[in-house]
Amino acid sequence: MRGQPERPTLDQVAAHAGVSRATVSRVVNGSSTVDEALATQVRRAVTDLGYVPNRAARSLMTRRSETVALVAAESTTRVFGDPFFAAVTRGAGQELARSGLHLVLSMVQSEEDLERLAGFVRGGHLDGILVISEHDSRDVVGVAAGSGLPVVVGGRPMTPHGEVPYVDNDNVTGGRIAAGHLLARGCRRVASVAGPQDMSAGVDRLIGFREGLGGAFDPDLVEVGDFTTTGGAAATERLLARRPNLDGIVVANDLMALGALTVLRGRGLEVPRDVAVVGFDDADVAAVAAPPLTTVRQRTLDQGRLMAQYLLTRLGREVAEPMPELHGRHDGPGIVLGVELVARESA
Amino acid sequence: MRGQPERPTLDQVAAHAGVSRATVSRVVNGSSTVDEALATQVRRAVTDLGYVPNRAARSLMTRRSETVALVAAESTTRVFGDPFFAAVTRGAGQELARSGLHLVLSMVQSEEDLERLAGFVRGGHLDGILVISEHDSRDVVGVAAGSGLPVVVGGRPMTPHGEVPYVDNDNVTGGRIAAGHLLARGCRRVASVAGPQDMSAGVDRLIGFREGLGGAFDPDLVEVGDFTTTGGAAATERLLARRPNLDGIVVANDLMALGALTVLRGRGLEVPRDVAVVGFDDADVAAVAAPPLTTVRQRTLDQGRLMAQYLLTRLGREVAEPMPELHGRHDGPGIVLGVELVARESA
DNA sequence: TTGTACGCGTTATCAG
DNA sequence: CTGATAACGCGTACAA
Repeated sequence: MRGQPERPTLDQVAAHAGVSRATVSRVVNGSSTVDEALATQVRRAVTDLGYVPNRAARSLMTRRSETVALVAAESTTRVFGDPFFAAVTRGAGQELARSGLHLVLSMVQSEEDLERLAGFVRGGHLDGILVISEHDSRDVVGVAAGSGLPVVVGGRPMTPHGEVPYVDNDNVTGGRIAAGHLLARGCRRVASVAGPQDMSAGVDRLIGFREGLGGAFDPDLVEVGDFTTTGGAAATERLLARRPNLDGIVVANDLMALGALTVLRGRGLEVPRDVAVVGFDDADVAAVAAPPLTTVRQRTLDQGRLMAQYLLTRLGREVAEPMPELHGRHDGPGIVLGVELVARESA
Repeated sequence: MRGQPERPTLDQVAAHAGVSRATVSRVVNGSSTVDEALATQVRRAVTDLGYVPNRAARSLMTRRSETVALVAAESTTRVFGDPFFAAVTRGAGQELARSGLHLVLSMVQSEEDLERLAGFVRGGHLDGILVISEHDSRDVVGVAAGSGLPVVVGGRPMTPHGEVPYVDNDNVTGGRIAAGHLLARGCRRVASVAGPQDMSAGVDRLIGFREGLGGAFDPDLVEVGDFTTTGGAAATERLLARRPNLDGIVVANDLMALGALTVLRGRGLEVPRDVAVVGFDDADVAAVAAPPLTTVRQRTLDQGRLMAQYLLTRLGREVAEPMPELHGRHDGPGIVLGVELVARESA
């Protein structure tokens, strides 16, 4: 019903400045081959009339859309429960806005959504794609990579499509220092609540747990949860049924750790005196848990920023304030961000 | 650098089908005045060649962008700490995607961001604007409303600009039933931790507390927090310093209620035996708090959906599955969603 | 009902 | 370094 507000066209600016359209275009697009006197004259006309280029017309010519999609391949519940999504969105949006690119959100939760995405991509109004691949989203990455557009994935893809670049947190190291922290604290019988094994974050953190525990690692003391609080509670119940005297638990994310705390409290076990617990993520809830949760902090905001910067370079665009990790040496297509332990009271 | 993938143009489809461009256009856009034989012929050519309309060219003609912005006028911390933002985004995105509209995210946290938004709006590549106005964001709503584009605000705006339509939760009723719940439970000395008074949610919930407590309301037992956990803890400290024997607290959101629980526990007060606590939001953390938090649930996902539907109607577009609230009777420009008490252990 | 011809606002190409 | 002029892909009066 409503259309765009009226605004001056290139021709009107040209008329106002007494030059040709081409010259105005050159000035607007920062072409260096223009006389300084004319340039200022044009610039004045531009601010005078409040000229803003028509993106549709420009896009029609350049065949670029100045638009990037952020695709979240995840169920509503998980996307919502996890601050990960919001942080990455914010970081990427911030970085893209700085370069004048639009960010459109697309959540894929069903086969129908995937069809819609494919059509959208084929519609050709995307310059690049960011994928948050929290679990095995082969289809999404496949569709994205198959489009021929530059793609950057958040989190190591489970199934590599060619050499799709990605930005991940160092989940293995994180798992290792979490487990190591419990050992250093004197825990002897340490159990693990792992994340879903169809997600690289779940797989990699478990690898870290195993490495960190070394000889103390007991394959029988591993239970898999689904990254939700209730899932973490259930996994903890199963562990306690099998080893009532365990004295430490490494948990693959904070929400599941919260569930573990609830179960332990319910059994009259005191944390950390009887059982020490370490989470992962440093989600907001970690600090306000009872007791406050020792956890592994990851740089999710930076992850979003870096994904965007990575994509920008692949689009051949200049990055305003490149993060050091962007040009640092990294093997293959992946950039991995460091993590750190945040010691609180639970371990 | 990379452009759009190659795909057929209208002319190529026309040639393939042996008709004119105009006919193809009519079929694609669902014009009824076309012979059925030709129509199927065209449709076949379309699927044959995998034709997808060029959005830029179409936008250039129609002067519509098929794009809606969701503007969040909030600080990073608050946006992230609150599941509100994610839920509204998800709901709105879902509804807009169904109508083939794009959703672009824009977060305004500084004057500079506001300038960017203004330029973006003037750029003319938006058909409508959704604003999440968590606190007094007069500027954002002003910019949006001043653009001449249809605007729908999430949450009652603090300063009405003309008759800007909005979708809100029934914060007053929510506050009332929260307070009433404590009274019914037998609490006599009930304190309130209110939200920021530059946000309509903060103001309205306090009004509800006052109404719900009736004669038991004591203006001296009100402290204002900033919707964060630490803010809630500080407010609770102040209240306890003034009335050590209070036996109930209504808190304007769950994060602050978590802070209250921590303080109470630290003082050796048991919840709900010594002091009962009611929160607001039914955030994820409410269920896993110690003890699980009795709270007021609001329909944030529906709020996002309804905002989008409301905007769609104002854009003159058909809404696929309109929510009953969309066409229900409502005074003025606002639609208010109902809330409900979720009784858990804290009260 | 169908086809023709033009214009939307911009960038790219080529003379001058 | 500047200025005409031709596309880009689509919608739409207007004519047939």
